[in-house]
Amino acid sequence: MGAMKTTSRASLQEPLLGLTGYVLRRASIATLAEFAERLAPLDLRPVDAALLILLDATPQVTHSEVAATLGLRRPNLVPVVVGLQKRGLLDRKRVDFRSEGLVLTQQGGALLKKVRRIIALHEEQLIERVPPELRPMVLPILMALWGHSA
Amino acid sequence: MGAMKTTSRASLQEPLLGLTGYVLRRASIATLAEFAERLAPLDLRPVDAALLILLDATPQVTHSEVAATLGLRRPNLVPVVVGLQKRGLLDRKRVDFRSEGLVLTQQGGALLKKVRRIIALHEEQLIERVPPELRPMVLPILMALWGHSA
DNA sequence: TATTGTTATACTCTATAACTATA
DNA sequence: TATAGTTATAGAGTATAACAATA
Repeated sequence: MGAMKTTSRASLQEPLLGLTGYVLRRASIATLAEFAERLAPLDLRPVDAALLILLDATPQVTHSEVAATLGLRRPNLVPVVVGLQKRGLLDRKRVDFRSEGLVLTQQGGALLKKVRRIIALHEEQLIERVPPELRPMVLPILMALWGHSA
Repeated sequence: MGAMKTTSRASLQEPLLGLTGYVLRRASIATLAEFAERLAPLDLRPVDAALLILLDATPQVTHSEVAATLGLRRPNLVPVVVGLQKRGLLDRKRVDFRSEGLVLTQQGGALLKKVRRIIALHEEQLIERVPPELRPMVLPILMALWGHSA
């Protein structure tokens, strides 16, 4: 114990801490890891949680719509949907002859409740790190950096 | 042309756009992709640029220090260093018998100048998306979300 | 011709275990 | 024993091309 830390040189990363892009990425990586850890007990990943929320908000949403909304490529969405379907959390309903809508099952709805509690906790933990007077600016700033119109 | 977009359902992702964690991640992904695109003409990735900047700010920095600073695992840093060394951008100088410091070569310093210009442009582009009155809060908010003390 | 869901596949990034050599 | 650098390798996540079915 009390091992000598040779990694003790101070202010090593100063030149990067002033860069918005760098700090944005580090913040994203750190908070996503925390979120994933909170979701792990439900055997869900962040992408699964996002899909469940999307399905609940927009029943009968199609693969293509989900992929476009979440910024995923269609091929990469397939195993996500298959995985959740195998667990009985979502179901497919044919919309027309070439596309099918995804809907939450009752079981999926039940799990979603737990997911929402975890998300609420996570969001609370995030915002609490920010000084109170800056909190109203968090989402507007992130949306702006994203370049998202709405 | 004018193909019917079936992905036209409005406000599909509303439930996610209110989540700090989600928007943080989307913003990070989007801006990192832009940065990578700007760096590509120099045949560098974001991690290469970060390493060059770190080496310039802290000559003789060791592998372990770099890895800890940039949030990388030591094994994953090896090919990064090897790649830049093969291109003559950095060199190794033995510090003691078991660790070696990394230093920029003259060629590395020359390339770093171009990197700095790209970073400046990128940072400018990022901050310009944010309404002027919110700009001073960007870095403090991101640092807070990261949970970074300084 | 264009779109939806899909398969196969490859590439990048990240993670772990374990080795060596030094102390 | 503990640390620095390394090797090998495995696992995510993400990317493209191309197919069948349908319009």
